[in-house]
Amino acid sequence: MPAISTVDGLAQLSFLIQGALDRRAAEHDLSLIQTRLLGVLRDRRPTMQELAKLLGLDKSSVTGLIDRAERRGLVTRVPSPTDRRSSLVVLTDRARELGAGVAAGFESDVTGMLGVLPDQDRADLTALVSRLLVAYAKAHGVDLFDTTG
Amino acid sequence: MPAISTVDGLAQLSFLIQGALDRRAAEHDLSLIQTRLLGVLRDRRPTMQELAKLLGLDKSSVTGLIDRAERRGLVTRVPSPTDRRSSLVVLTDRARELGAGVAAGFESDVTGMLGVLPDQDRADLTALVSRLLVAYAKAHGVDLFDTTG
DNA sequence: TATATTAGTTTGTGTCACGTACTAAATCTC
DNA sequence: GAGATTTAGTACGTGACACAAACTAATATA
Repeated sequence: MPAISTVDGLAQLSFLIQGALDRRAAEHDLSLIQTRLLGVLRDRRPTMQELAKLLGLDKSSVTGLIDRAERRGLVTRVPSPTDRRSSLVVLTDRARELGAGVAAGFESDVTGMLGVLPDQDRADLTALVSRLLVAYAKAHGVDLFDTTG
Repeated sequence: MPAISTVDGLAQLSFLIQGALDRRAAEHDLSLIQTRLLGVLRDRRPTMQELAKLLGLDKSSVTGLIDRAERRGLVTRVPSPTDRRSSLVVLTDRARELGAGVAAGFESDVTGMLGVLPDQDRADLTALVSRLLVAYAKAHGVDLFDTTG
């Protein structure tokens, strides 16, 4: 029974989760970042600038990301009503469906992954992760976002 | 106080963790995948083939990854003593130091992140994550790997 | 109004990942 | 043991992704 430190454990867990998400996204021909984009846009219509901040990317990276997403019919650029320099990025219905598909597959992965734990542990883990995220978001002024749509 | 599902929570947590790891890696001019490579190689000297499996990559992807890593003095290709077709990928001392540097920074990030939780919760979380990983590894025949070096 | 700032794109560079096609070495089959 | 097959790894071409720097247009500020 190997001892796993918190740090290593969380790192490994994050790779496991990202791997699952990536595989599910690939089933729908989506990359991880595009899937994350779908999640972020599910309940937002940010400007490019805001999107860059939400995703932690440079604004020039977002241009390319949205170019590709728009070309594939996942998002549209809507001119901002208040600032003629900027546009709002809006999810299409098609993308919303795609996102839901990825989320469903991913959910079953996570459920399977957690299936090895007894019920009580599972509930505890959910509560702890939730508490952690809320506290972290509060401390960093980051608002919580849905990553999977 | 938003309610976060287990699935969304774990996805968000994984993005948070990967983000932290990526930023720490970038401080040392390392990409996420290279950092992961460092972690995987810390206690292994696999063939290219084995490495591909460990990282979940195509073998042709591994060629490029190791090319770049070798060019930067992070790894060396040592001819296999038993099979003249294959080589073993071995970490250099320099890479080992780099990996330790990333791990230190990352550890402080995680510590800070967990700092918002009371002691008991933190201990519980560690135990749960550890149990989850061990169970998962056992179920999937995957041996646990250190991701941060 | 003149200047500075901001939003977004363009261009060029590098990493990363894949599939296909290839070479050389091992393994198998007869 | 010679010939066919499999295996290990690389080469090449393509595309997504990310960044920095330079640029344009619009807004803010002085």
